[in-house]
Amino acid sequence: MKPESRKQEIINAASVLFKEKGYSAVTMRDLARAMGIKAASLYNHIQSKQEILSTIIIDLAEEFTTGMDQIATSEETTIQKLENIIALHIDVTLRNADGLASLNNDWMHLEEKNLQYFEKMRHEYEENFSDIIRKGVKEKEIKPYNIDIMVFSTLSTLRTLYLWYPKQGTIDAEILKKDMISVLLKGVI
Amino acid sequence: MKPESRKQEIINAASVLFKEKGYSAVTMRDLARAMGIKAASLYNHIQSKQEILSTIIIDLAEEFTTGMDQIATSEETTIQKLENIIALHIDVTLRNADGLASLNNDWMHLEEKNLQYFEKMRHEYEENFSDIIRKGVKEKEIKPYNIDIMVFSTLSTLRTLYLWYPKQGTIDAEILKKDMISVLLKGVI
DNA sequence: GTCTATAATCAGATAGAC
DNA sequence: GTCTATCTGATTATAGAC
Repeated sequence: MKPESRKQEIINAASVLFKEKGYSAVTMRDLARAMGIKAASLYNHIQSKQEILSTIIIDLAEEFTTGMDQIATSEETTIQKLENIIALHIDVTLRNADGLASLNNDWMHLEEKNLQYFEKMRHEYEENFSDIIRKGVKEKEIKPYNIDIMVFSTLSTLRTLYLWYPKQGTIDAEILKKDMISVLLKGVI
Repeated sequence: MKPESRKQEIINAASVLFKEKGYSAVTMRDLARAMGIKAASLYNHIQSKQEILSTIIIDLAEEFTTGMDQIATSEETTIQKLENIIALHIDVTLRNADGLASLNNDWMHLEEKNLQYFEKMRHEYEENFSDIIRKGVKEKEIKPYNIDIMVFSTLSTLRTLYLWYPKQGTIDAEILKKDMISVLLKGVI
């Protein structure tokens, strides 16, 4: 284990608590207790509770943005792109499942500037996803169902992975990737 | 429109606010403002903020429990049962999308007794779902992928419908049902 | 880097008038 | 059924000692 900065330790502890109760229900006293210090001491390392939230969410959103941009601009087939998107979500989930809870459930508590930045990234991510599916339908790689339903269905499963994966440690990441690709793309029947 | 009780009006207004910001971030003053009255006046109709949350969540959880029990004990094929589960989620979502936000994101703020009751219902729902898939695999109606992945994948899409469906009013409920069944069961490629 | 003490504000909820 | 006024305790954050 590399030595983590005190700030990063606080952010990690906060991610766990935010996942359990949500940003608004976690107090600075709760966070301090989890760190074994007093609430006032937290402010030597972070500027505000809001800073913790925005760090968690914006870092993750930028990871997804970077990953999606690479996938979207590549020269691969639609199906390969979808496989890469699934792999991206699984990789991020394995690395930071706790933080993903805030990304999914507490983004609306970001303040003005970061909220706009986040919503812009999320919108572009969804647009990229839709474009990939649309191109796949056009080129007959994907079935001609409603585009929004296919995007929503796939994305909602990938976005909720953080809730489910930590609960069962038995599945290897590579097997998960393989089975997830099969289930999401080829269905269960 | 049938005349709603003042209590039900409060619960409906609360569902909308809880969906937007989460239970913990919504104050009784916020709720009163949405109703056009003062916070103290709310207490003539409800006992506590907690009572509002538990009413929203428990009513919905019981709807799902009743629906799933009927589906699970029926004599239909696995695929018909899965189609009925998808239809159940779509029906409940059309009727009360706002309340489903609390069911999904704020159940952890239920107090002791209702929390246990909710978790019991949720566990039994997931067990019923798993049993249906498992039987389907055994009888070769369903592909032999990892059971948990298939359950999680389907359920996470259905549980997140409340976020997505209200955002686009163009899709008819019956078409949504049909396409959702296709996408979830037969895949996109 | 952590502490105690405290400021300033806001939370859920109640009492009692109208 | 709604109001004003208020209680009690919790909240984020700061100041300054060690």
